[in-house]
Amino acid sequence: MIVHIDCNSYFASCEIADHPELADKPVIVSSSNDNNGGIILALNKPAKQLGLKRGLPIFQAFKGHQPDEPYMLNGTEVFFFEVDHKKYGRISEQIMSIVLEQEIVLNFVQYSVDEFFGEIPVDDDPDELRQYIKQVKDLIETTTHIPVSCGSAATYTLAKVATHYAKQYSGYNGICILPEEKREKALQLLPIEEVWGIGRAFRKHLERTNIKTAWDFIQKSDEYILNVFNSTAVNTWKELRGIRAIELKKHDQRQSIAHTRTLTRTSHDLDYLLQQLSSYTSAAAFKLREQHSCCQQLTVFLQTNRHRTDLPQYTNEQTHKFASPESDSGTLIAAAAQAFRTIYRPGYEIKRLGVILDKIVDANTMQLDLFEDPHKQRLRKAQSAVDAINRKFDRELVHSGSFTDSSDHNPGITK
DNA sequence: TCTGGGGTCCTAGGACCC
DNA sequence: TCTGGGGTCCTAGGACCC
Repeated sequence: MIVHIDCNSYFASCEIADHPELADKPVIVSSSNDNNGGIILALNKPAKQLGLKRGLPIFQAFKGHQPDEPYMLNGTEVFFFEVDHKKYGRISEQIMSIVLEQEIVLNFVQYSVDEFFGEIPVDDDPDELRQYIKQVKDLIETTTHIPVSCGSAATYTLAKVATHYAKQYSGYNGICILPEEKREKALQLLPIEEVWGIGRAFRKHLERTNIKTAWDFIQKSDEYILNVFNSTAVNTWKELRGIRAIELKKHDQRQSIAHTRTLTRTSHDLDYLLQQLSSYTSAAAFKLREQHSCCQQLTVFLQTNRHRTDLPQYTNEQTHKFASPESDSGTLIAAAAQAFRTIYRPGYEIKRLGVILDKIVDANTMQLDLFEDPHKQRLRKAQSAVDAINRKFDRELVHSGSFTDSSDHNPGITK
């Protein structure tokens, strides 16, 4: 049986784990603390009960909030945390390692920062299965203080369905096992849009054909499904019928690395934008080197504020392909800056920009270039030294120079 | 005034080949 | 100038996920 483990209100739970006294108080995690400019990314149950929702902009949720004042709603204080992805990543790794150590779950893989899948070699004994899952769940919760919900079924998609019910009904105590005999009822009660893999576009199509529940969907014949849908939907259809059709690949290296930000204030100043871009590129390049990779492609993009319909809108992107795989910050920053200049247009207020590193290859298996520039070799050594310092201090103490001078297209590591 | 930041996979169609 | 009938590989963009 497949088991799916999903952390409850993950970001909020991570903050509460650090501040246990807030367990019963409303807690929200926001994308940014700057000028109330963020949105709610995660919230615990007491915060939901106040009517707050994921995705709600802070300035709308707390109208008239002043800096340095507590966040209040209907006379209740809401405890506010700025998102801390590093922290959540660390806790996630901790969960990964304690479950692996336990050796109850086989083929245990991390699906996202707060979700895991694995297999438990028990087929026909729900009680035994439940005991195993409870053991894993208890271990995670006592060690990390992060509450989790678990679902188990014959396929990945059905296991996610089970977790959905584990969260929905408190009577399950966070564990829902969905054996074959309960599948029909579970799918009849499940709106199609709740199914993993069915997004907005599919949903519209399915509604036109009067498919409202997961059960309606799997009543369609395989002939119909194969003709009308692509392989993703066909796999979902199979999995809901109890046939394994999805394989989760283990990626030890990311295939793309992005660093993008929404600016607190818009800007049309090329120098300022390049300076931001340079720091994003540097961060992305560091991640790239940390996973011992090089990239063969870099894309930069910029966007105006799409919410400001009164202002002229502009969005564009540019991709640079490297002749050979690269990971040096200076090289990547130079390429990013050059690409950015080709899409930058004066007069537009830029709200969002970023860089994406793509076509990633392993640094160790890269072909050795016999004629590599000695300058490049020195650069690589310097880069390693810089990384070691920054790793030690857990922040960018030393970084590559940014482009404020348009004549400078080939910076080394400055300071 | 203030609206996130990442990822993966699939596929149609273009470029190129014989 | 006109002309067939295949292949493969690559890529941008869409759809989905958290």
